[in-house]
Amino acid sequence: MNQQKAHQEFTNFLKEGKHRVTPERFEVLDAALQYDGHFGADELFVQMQINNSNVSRATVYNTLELLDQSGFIAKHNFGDNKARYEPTFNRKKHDHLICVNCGDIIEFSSPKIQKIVDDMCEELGYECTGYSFNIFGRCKKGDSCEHFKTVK
Amino acid sequence: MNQQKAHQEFTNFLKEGKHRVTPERFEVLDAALQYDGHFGADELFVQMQINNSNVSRATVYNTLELLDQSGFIAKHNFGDNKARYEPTFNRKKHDHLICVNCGDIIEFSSPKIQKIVDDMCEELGYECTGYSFNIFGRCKKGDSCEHFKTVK
DNA sequence: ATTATTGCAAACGCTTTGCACTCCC
DNA sequence: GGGAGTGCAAAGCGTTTGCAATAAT
Repeated sequence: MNQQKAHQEFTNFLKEGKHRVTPERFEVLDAALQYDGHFGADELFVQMQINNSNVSRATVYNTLELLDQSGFIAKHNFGDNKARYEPTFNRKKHDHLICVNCGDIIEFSSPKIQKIVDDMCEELGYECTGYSFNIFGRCKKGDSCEHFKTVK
Repeated sequence: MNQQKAHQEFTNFLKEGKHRVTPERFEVLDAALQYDGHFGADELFVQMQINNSNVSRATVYNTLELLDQSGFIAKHNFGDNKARYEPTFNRKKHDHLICVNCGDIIEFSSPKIQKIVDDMCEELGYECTGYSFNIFGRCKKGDSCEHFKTVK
């Protein structure tokens, strides 16, 4: 398992940024990396509590911010005014297509996008720090997909 | 002025969707179209109150939804968990580059993006309803841009 | 020792909801 | 007249904050 590797890299990140290395931060890191798909901050907090963790809500939120900055997870916004995260450690970068009917999320890779982003930043004189690209559409499930479900 | 044209088109939209044509909805439409840049729902509500409108908060929120659906305005999410709107009536489609330092928003056009969106929907078997594309970066204002301001 | 980090609970801001009243159709 | 739409206020929800206690450096 590469949990050890993740811990090592996160430790490096924390030290470089003059942040303290605390057990709570590793608890959040481990819990976050266990997700296959997307999760919300509060969802993660609740899940950790179920698993008998004592890490507080505030610490979960704070640490997610650090994990986003360090590249272990990515923070998304699928248009529902709620931050969603997903592990990116050792995973391929991708963007999302969200079904406006059923909330299903499809991942796709878009090599062309990164170039557009870089070109645009270059042209406008910005130092790029990231981008967000979401497509919204209706899938073809028909009747089985009529009602909007909460986005996972 | 094309306010009349906007009223006419909005009326058509409402009737086609079996929605009722109410004076409140036109008040919101007019107020929204007066913005040059982006605005928040509550911001619009407050502005309307200052202008002695009696339209309620609930109606403002509801109508913004209709205006988004009908294409008079576009709903954005710049990563701060807050919906932002901007008029699109008779304006050119564009995407946004947001400065993570000062919150400034630059608009840019990306003809290539729409093609990528269409191709991807085609490939994945989705009926496209829209997309969201935001680039985040740091502008080069130096010291005058050190502190993050609230996104306008 | 110093001070960043934590836990707790309360506050916050944007958005949605419930209900009685209104007025478009 | 029926029911979509409205106004009002309160509740909802994810997130942030203040502060005293704790623990990493």
